[in-house]
Amino acid sequence: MNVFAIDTQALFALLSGKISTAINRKLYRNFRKMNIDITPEQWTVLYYLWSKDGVTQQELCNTTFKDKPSMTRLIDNLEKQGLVTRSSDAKDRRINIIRLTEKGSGLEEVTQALVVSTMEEALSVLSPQELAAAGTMLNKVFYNIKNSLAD
Amino acid sequence: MNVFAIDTQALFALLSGKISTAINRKLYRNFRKMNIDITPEQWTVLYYLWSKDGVTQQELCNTTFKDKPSMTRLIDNLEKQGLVTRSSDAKDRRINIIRLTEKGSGLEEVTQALVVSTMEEALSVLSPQELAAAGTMLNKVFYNIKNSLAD
DNA sequence: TTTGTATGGTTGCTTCTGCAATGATTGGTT
DNA sequence: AACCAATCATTGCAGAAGCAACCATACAAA
Repeated sequence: MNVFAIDTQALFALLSGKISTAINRKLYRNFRKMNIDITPEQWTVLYYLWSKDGVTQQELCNTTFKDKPSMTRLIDNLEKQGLVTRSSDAKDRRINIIRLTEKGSGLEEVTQALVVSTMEEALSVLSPQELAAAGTMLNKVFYNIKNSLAD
Repeated sequence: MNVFAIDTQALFALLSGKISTAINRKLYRNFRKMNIDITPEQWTVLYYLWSKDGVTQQELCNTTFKDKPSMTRLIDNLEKQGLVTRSSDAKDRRINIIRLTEKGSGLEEVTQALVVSTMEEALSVLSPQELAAAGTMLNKVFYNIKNSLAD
């Protein structure tokens, strides 16, 4: 235990699961309430595609910080639901190009509004200053762990 | 988008998954490196039992913020590995009492050291002041979402 | 005593995740 | 041309989580 009296184990419990579980659960329910049949994980994939369509699975892995098998299956499901298409690149047939369908594009506005309002509700207990500080700190921590995982 | 220029969607991506995934993954690998065959989720259950042995599954659900089916299965696995025992209460046979085995108790010191060092590495990019602030903020956010889920 | 209700747990079904191992294709090297 | 290594993706296996539905037990009310 260190002198700063930060209980790192309690902080672990928090960082490692509880908050993300809670936010995901809340968002999932909000999606259902609006009859939107996607998961928060699927949303993170769509979110990237809305800003840049027609990318490889590998690129989606990198931006969403998921491994390749996870991405394969996420896209399986997105494809089943008719939200994206998977087609192999003509030049390099190892590569799959993922593209939004109309249905997939159509979800952008509704879901982004829901995500924003869900997050705003969750973060409403923080002041704008705290929010900014939290964002900065979380980013620092994330990049730190990310690099230490790469070893 | 609000005037404070906080990208709540990006913050969502971070809070909702990336950090917890990264920390869990790191800890999981650190456990393996030391030939400790438990998952971070199992650790959170054991962590509570080390402070208070012989509790109900429901109590474990509440403290770890998992639902009942999840706890049932976590304990199934802990039992399989001989780390806890499950026995029904004599007075109220609906209730299962979960108790640590010797093997389960024996993991306390090694694993806590690993969790602390893993977290310290992850959080090393924050100053003690930031760390304290982060802990406070995350707690606020967690209790806020938790309550809004109860509706 | 019977009925109804609340509580503690489990099971079924689906999605997501991780690691390890494997397939497919490409491109460089000899 | 043949081989090797690197890259992109998939499959297998197992742990974890959510929701919904269900079983078992306890307890209170009628």
